[in-house]
Amino acid sequence: MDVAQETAQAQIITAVPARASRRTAERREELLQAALKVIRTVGAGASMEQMAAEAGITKPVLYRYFGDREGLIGAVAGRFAEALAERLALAVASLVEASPEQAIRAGIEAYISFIEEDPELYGFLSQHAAPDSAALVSIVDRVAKALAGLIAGRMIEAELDPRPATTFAHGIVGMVHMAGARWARQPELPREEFISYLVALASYGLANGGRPLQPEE
Amino acid sequence: MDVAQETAQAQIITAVPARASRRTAERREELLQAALKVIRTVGAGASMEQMAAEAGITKPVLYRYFGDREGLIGAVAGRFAEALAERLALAVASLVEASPEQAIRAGIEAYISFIEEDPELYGFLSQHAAPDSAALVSIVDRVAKALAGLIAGRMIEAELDPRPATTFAHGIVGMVHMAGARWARQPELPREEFISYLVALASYGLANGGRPLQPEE
DNA sequence: AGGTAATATTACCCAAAGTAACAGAAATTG
DNA sequence: CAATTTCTGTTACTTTGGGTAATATTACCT
Repeated sequence: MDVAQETAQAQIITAVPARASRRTAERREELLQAALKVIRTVGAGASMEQMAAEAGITKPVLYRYFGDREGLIGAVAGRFAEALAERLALAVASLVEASPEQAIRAGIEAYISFIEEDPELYGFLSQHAAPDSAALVSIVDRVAKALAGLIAGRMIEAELDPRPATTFAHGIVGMVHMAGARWARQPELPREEFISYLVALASYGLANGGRPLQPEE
Repeated sequence: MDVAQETAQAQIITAVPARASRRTAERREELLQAALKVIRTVGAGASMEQMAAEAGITKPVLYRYFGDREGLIGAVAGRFAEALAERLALAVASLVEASPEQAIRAGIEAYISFIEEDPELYGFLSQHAAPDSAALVSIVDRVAKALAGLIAGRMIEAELDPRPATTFAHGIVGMVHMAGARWARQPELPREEFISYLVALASYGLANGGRPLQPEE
């Protein structure tokens, strides 16, 4: 297309000042990065004005790109959820041949590590994470969906009915999320110990205290 | 002043309906009830002004009694947590002799019923329920603490190490909370089915797809 | 009755979300 | 190249809601 060519040319010209004209998506990405930076710095209280300032612009621009605060948070959450889901899938998928417990451990380990790497961002998202808010819905749904797929796969493989997979997935995400939040708040247990308890609970449930049935005795 | 006189008279009249002078704790209770009423009516967006208006007073009074918004929310959350913990303890305690699975089912059933009875309030609390917010900390800690006690008791009885009890308790609360929120949002499953999946997960874990090891086969 | 402690009100501040109106650069077109 | 439209940005405002200072009123106590 002609238009495409001319556009490309124009972009080469103004490409030097780097901050001038670009495609919308790229600009949006820049603004998102700036917002992330602010959130990581000042924490969950980050205001629209601060995020705009970090990007070197003013509020109305931000609002043009993201609609409203919910939109921005949603974009941040989406980004976060994407990365987390990917990492989870990777961690678990690399263990297709492993036992369920090993896969569960890998997933929980990945989840906890991930939020440890970005505590401010995680705190920000949790804070704006009402059950009815777009932010948490998107992040949990995203992660849980990925997880549900993994679980359903294994269940089918084991010739079990996969219908509970979605409920299981949300339950497990909530379990790790809540216990993780409490552990981050009051780390009374060493990390390894905490994680093994979580793995035990997720793998074998409460009924026998987190152990497979018929223990060594 | 005419107005003053009329006002005074009106107050003498309205003194009878119990809304005049009382001890601080009782007054606080009244204000709390008014706040609850507003929350249940208008939902999670309830403002301090609305709650004050419902109680027939103005904002500063509310602030005197509760310090700030967090304080009010904390009081509401505390009230809620108290009732919920009590109900859980009751439901589970009545089944001391029952199997773990039956006790777990009773607890989950009680939890879900409880939040179903007061969805607006639950939504309000969840909304203001950042991991670092006083509200959720108080409510989760309260409920989880009660649960941890129950779990620890059973584990000791079964001669298992009770150290994981606290982690288990937070995990289970998070599991039921998150899965419940999703189910309330999108009730694709019949209630009974949803609950039995939760019970399965909480009781026997993911490793064998929510079933005790060595099933009927 | 007169003084003091509660109890409540009015009228304000402040921060932050969100928006209307306007300004300058850049691409588009005759 | 000049005129126009479009894109990107700004200033300055409105609104809402949490929080508070100064002040008035009521109740209590001796």
